[in-house]
Amino acid sequence: MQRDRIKKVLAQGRAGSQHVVCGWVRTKRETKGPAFVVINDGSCQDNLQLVVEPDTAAAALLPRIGTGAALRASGALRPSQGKGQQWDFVVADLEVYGEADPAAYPLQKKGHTLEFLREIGHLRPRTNTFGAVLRVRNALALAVHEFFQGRGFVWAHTPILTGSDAEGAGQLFQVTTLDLLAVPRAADGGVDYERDFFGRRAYLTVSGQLEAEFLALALGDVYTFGPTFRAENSNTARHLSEFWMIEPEMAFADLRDDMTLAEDFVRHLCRTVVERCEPELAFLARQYAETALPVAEIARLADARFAHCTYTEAVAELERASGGGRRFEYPVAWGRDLQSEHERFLTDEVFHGPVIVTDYPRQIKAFYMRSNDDGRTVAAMDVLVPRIGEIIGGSQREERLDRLEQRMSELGIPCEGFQWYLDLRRFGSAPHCGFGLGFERVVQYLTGMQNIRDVIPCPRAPREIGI
RNA sequence: UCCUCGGUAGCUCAAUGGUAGAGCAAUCGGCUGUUAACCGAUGGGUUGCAGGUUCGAGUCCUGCCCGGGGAGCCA
Repeated sequence: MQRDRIKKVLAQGRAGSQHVVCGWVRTKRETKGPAFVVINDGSCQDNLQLVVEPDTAAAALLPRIGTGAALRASGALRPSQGKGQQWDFVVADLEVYGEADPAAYPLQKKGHTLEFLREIGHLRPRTNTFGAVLRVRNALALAVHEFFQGRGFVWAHTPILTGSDAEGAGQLFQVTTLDLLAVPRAADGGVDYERDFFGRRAYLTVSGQLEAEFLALALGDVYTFGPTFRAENSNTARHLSEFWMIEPEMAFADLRDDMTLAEDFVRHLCRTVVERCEPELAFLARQYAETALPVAEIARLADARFAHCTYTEAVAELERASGGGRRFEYPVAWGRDLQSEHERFLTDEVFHGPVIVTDYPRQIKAFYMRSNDDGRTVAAMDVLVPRIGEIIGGSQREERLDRLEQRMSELGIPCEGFQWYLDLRRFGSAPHCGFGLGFERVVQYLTGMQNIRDVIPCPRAPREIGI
């Protein structure tokens, strides 16, 4: 079946050019003269207005065509006599593939709430909003690969099933093929995992970072881009149980290099989306004016330097504000982690945009982060953006074997299972660093979607696993 | 998991403890190169579920389920 996508028809068509188009009906308006059937095929934000002249074979099909029906139309482009669109598509031949009973089809011409659309996840991609979000998501996914491939990074496929259970990145989903109604018992009364599929406990990955480290310490620069799973009972507008994460890891690089990479990366994503998704961004900025960034603002971010400050400076700034009468629900003190309200204060009121906070106290950060010479802080960095908060978390990794072992023992992390990780420090250790970026949070930030469930086709969250 | 607000027609929402309503959608008719079209008519409800108080509960009380917002955990 040959068809032209509407995106191409609208971009390249000329008056009189012949096309076959397919799509789903958004609205139908019948008049005494022609009928107007507006269709969208998902290829772009714009719809195509079909004009069906009266007393034609196509007109006889109009009673079967309601909002949501799938059609194929052949015909020709003509400058529109009406307002609201540049082109009309004059139908010569029409075929109805699938009707949509108007009394039962849930999507109406009028807008729906995002909460209602979440209940019909299989139909919401047919709306303007989700079409826009999913096309932006796609453009961003391609931009991720273009950015890293253009810099010589190797895309590393780290595992989804893992035997590692102590990365400290969050609660794990356990994977098993054991019969839960007849669990085999070991001598000590516990579960006999010898008889489970892998002969030991297994989980879904919470991060590909540790694997990315051994790959970076062989290939130089690598990145992961794939699904990640966290079993935390988080019920917020910015957490998912299954989300996509991007984790670059660079050998022979320090925290400065890491920050530069993170900044260049976010800028690249902004630039790409402005270049390739202008209609989508413009639609979202119009439809969600209170929350979405104007296109011009995203374009500005693509060229802007991010603000930088150390954790210690950030705390000083917050304490100064606190002393000046600014109220915070949570107290500010060196050694405590920054709360959401503190991050928001920094991005919205101090720096008025994205900011990279570095050198956090060691006690609030993970064991693998490299100790700074001051003995109190580690070479960590978080990229904070307005409204979303943390979008990237990264660090230089501890490459010194004695320091890493000491830190693990301080935190009571057993060495079994981590010998391979320590091996990387025994054999040809080198400075290296990386970060993790939550893909959905970037999509959220750039589309203006308030709830992370609205930037992924099938959101997974506690008590939420539908289609 | 905690705090908070909510759940009434297909959707968005009204309704002092006293006969459950509107707009949109749907159906039918009218009008029209229309465009969130417009005008008229019609149909549509176990008020989230289960108890309780009361002469009487959408409304008050208890428990549960579901959703929004905020928080913690994080990306």
